[in-house]
Amino acid sequence: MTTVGRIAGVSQATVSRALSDPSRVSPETLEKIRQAIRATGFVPNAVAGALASSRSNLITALVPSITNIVYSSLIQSFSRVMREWGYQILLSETGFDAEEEEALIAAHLSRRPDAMLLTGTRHSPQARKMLIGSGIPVVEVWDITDTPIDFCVGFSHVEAGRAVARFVRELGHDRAVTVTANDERARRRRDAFAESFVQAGGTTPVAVDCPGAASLAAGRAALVEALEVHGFGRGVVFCSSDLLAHGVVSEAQVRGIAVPGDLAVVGFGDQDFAAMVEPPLTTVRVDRAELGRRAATALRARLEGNDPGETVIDLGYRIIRRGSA
Amino acid sequence: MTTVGRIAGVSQATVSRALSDPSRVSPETLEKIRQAIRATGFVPNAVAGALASSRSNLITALVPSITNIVYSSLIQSFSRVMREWGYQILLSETGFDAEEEEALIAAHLSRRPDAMLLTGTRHSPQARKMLIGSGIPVVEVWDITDTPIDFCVGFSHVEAGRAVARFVRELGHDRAVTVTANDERARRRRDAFAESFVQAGGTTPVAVDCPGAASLAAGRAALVEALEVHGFGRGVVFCSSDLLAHGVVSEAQVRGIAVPGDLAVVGFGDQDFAAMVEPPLTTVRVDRAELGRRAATALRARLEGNDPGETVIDLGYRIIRRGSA
DNA sequence: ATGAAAGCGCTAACAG
DNA sequence: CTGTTAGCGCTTTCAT
Repeated sequence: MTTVGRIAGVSQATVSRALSDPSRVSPETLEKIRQAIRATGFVPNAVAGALASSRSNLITALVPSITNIVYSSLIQSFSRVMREWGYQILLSETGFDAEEEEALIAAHLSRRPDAMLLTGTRHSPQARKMLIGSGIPVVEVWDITDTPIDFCVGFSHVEAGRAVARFVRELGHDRAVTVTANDERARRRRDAFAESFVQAGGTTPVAVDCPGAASLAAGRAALVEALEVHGFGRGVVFCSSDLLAHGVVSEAQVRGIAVPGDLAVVGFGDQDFAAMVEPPLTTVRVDRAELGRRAATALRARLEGNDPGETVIDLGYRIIRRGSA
Repeated sequence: MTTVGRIAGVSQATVSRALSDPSRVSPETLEKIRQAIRATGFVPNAVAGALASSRSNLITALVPSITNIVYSSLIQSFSRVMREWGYQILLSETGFDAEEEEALIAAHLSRRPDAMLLTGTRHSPQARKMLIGSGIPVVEVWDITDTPIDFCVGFSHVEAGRAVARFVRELGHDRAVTVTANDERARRRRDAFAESFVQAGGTTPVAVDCPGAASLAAGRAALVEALEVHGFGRGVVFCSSDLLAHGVVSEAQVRGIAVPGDLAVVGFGDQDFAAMVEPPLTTVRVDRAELGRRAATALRARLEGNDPGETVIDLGYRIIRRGSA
């Protein structure tokens, strides 16, 4: 900036003004500065800017996995909005691990972000302490709680699990198996499903857990386990994701088991392919793009010091009935 | 740091040393400092650190889309390695748009990253200029070129397209349709495929282009177009992604068209589900995890000032024959 | 092994 | 509208 200023014949501070608020500089000066910038190929140093102003224009975000479309699409819509407002996003993966999350929160906080986005509402006490201590706005997404660190936007996994249980009971199923990936929120849905299913007169569901990430292969393996280990013949399969549900359907088809005739299948997430496979998947829809946008707009209000409004934004879910159940 | 130092009874500089290299501080002092840090909840300011040291421990990355598994899995393996070495990743999406990419490169450069990862090898002249001017290591992935900005790791899309053409000709197909998403690299594969297919004695392929992102729905629509608009009845369909191929297969099944009997289908990417759907997809496999790792290790060598080694790392591709062709 | 001091490249008063 | 000046919180010599 000093160099640019010298070439343009003004002080370094004037160059700073020209860049941050062109209207505070005379048109002629501005033009000279612009030329000097072009001539030198000057790229402003945001690091120095952040240190001096204690505003980084950086938002950091933590998700369990970036290859999981549920989280990546949420971050995509969130990022697009924040980027329009001049923020950049530093993104990391926790791998569904609370310890890793805590370490990452500390690492992210050291970059002095203007705000932070977290997936889920369950964090270590130490993590909460650091976050609160940092004083920055924090938005927790993809779940809700009465006690957010700052505010949250999501839906109730317990409610969703219960709703699916009532839905399949009304369809007449009294036997069920749950296929669940290694995700705390998925387990909460499963438990709520099981409890409500029994309360509504069903038998206790068989629980099949998938190690590792959800995948079509895991779904196929889960159905094999339900069939061969648990002797599950007919009823409903509630999967923690559409990917798993698709795997269950594929395995059933290969084995000549009719869906939904013999086996009804319910997924979760309403991913793109859910409506397009055969039979189309009955699933639970959460508007992830809207969720990302709401998180962004609410965060912006907080960043601009406006009235925070409600601190628990429940976007709900919707059961979409298609061919598989 | 000053506060921590005062509490520990040492100077601020000693606290800095304790944090960056504990061995340069006596064990007793170190312990006192550790206690002071715990007592105050001190979180180091990486912004100030970066300004003072001109090392940010930040790598920025640009991908066309974070919701596309091809790119997100690549970034995932890249990030994991870089994170182990103490780097964080600032990630943005270009949306397959060169102008957007240029703007993002400038924005990213202002954060003074230690290195940058770019998807593809085609960038605007201005982008190249900024990158070279910045003097930082730049790795271009998912494509190769003889003239990388710095170095690249990927494979030849032209070679891959040609290889598929030879492969399906050997299978005996002389009619083909290409289903291509809106991606410059996919178009390059398509063109190479078409040229080689004709050279090898096939008829000129019918080209169906999908607007927007690849999806199962787009694949289904593409087959409808091939069938109804172009009167394509039998032959091979070369899709620019497995998602599209899956859509083509689904639509064929709904219409009672036999795969691979009437229609052979070839995908691209070998995504998780490719081997798991019915029939399993014949596709082109590129080891994305390995690609991310190689990009990371090569970058690290450059960051540590070691011999850059080869500047064009070709990881190749492999045609995986399964049931669909 | 530790302290003192000089920046890193900006922003933000404060003057004029 | 523009220049001067004092930091922002660290790292990095240079001494001791």
